[in-house]
Amino acid sequence: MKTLIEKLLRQALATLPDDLLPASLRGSGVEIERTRDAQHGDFASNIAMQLGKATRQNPRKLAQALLAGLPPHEAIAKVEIAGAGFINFFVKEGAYRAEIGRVLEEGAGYGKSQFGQRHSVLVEFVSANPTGPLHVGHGRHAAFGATVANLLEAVGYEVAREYYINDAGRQMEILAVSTWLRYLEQCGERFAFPANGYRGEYIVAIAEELHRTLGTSLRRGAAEVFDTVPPDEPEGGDKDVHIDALIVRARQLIGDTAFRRVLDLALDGILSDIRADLAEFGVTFDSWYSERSLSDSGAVDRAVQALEKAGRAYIKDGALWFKSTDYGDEKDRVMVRDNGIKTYFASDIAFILNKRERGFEHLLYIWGADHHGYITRLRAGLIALGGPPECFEVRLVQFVSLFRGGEKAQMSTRSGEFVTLRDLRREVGNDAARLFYVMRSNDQHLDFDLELAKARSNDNPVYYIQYAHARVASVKRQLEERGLAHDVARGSASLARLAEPQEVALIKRLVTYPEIVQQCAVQRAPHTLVHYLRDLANDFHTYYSAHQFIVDDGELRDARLNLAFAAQIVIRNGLGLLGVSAPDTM
RNA sequence: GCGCCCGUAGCUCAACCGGAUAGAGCACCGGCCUUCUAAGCCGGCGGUUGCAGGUUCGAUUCCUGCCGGGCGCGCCA
Repeated sequence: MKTLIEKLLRQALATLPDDLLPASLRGSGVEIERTRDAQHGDFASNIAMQLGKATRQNPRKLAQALLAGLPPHEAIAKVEIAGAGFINFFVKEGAYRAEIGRVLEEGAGYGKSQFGQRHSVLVEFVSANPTGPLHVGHGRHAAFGATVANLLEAVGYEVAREYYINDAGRQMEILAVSTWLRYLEQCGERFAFPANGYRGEYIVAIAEELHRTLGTSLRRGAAEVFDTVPPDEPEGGDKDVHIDALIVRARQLIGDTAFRRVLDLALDGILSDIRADLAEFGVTFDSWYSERSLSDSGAVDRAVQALEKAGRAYIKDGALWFKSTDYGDEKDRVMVRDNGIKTYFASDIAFILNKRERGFEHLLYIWGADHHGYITRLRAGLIALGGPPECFEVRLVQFVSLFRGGEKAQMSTRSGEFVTLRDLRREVGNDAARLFYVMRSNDQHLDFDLELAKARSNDNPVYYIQYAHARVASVKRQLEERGLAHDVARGSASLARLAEPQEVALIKRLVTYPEIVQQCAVQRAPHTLVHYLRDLANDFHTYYSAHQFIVDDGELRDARLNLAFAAQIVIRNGLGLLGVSAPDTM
């Protein structure tokens, strides 16, 4: 409908003489938008005002000329000029009603489009460090990323979902040494656990497994382990120096092979937990890409060399730097430290190249808001290596605050006392979690109210939307109980009977669904879909309360059932994109 | 100090990359169940869009400066 009006308007534009519209403006875009107020029709264009500004002419006069050149169309009831020069289009109700048939025909496919023309998009999200279970913040990333990926897929993009596993570097060694120390405790050793180690219960569980499978073969005396190791923080020491020394000592005492074995056991345990957690949450990935494998393949070295070759690298204080300030960064970034270890930045650059080499046209990253400082430097690396900057897109997700009965629940990281995603899912359920996470714009802080999410009441938007779906299912059951059949064809032939204001409102809402999906995809805005579904459910509940579906008049009944089932399909499709179930009974 | 995000009704948030009279939910007040699920519906109350300027036919939206909140500014990961 929108594209139709655009087409008509473009034809009208072509009829304007050169003195009204200079050739230089012929190519200007035609913007159509839905009106907010029904008084202004269904669609409006501000083109006359925009052209009026550019050509210094009276917008209303231009609008008149456009109106004269507008070809008539059967779907358009009337066109008006209003306000400062708006052109308002009124669509015939019949044109809307016909869309009901399309919804019923296309079913689960309604709302999908080929807008994306199969261009490929790689969506990387969550990518939480595999050092512990996912917490509630990761949950928001998961829900947001998964929904954006669903939306992009729905409008015709070739989408791949990827989780980047940060399984290289110092944090993995800290994980290994933490696990080993817990294992020593299982063996009966007693000592002060490092302040900088991973302290969560899950590490203990992994250590227990290690103890079961290996017995005491990796046991070493605490005195030997901590001998000459610099003191930990509590005694005024440096916690980083302390744990780094413990890593070196552990490697000496049990050997690199055994150390690696402990590391892999911990990594595998945590990763499979994360994987299961996300799968239970309805979030799946097409690939889990290992940083270690990237590094082992030599890709990181190649990326660093490429930047050197491009003349964008230099050595200072024994480290190799990338001259990111050439591309607007506030300072240059280290790629290789003076101890020869490559930084995360180096592997991030390598990874972005790797993604391009794998053939993805567009790279979408979902990051926490605390990573915003990395955008400029990463883009700088991409540009320096000849990549198109437009292909790189980052969406930041702001933090989540948990509220329990009006009180803010605290979440600390290393103490091991944070609220996990699994805890949250168990408490409020997947449906509420998925919807609440994306209910607000991603660049808005999220106050997640646990009590509200659990509430089985009208306060809770999850139930409100699902209830509309269940009510239609209930109508269907009633129909069967009364021995009545639904004649879709008769309903389609009788759509003109749907003239009640509640019916008109519901139909108009229904037909905007494909536009909404496209808009949500383009803007990466799942929250717009939530708001739409809420509005749609509201229109349905209003209709449901005002009129009966199962009436004696067969034609009217079938027409109404067509509408009700169409509404149910759209709600189901929309909830599907959000990863929320659409129950038949509640 | 510099950078990014945010500031809209009592509370939580929308507002379609400048549009028409700024909208929802919750809370509060008042109505609606012998009819398909009242987890619902209808009506009412509620605003100087943080403040001050600027840009223009038009600003919650863009620009500048303040105020307030969050997050970042390592040869950490």
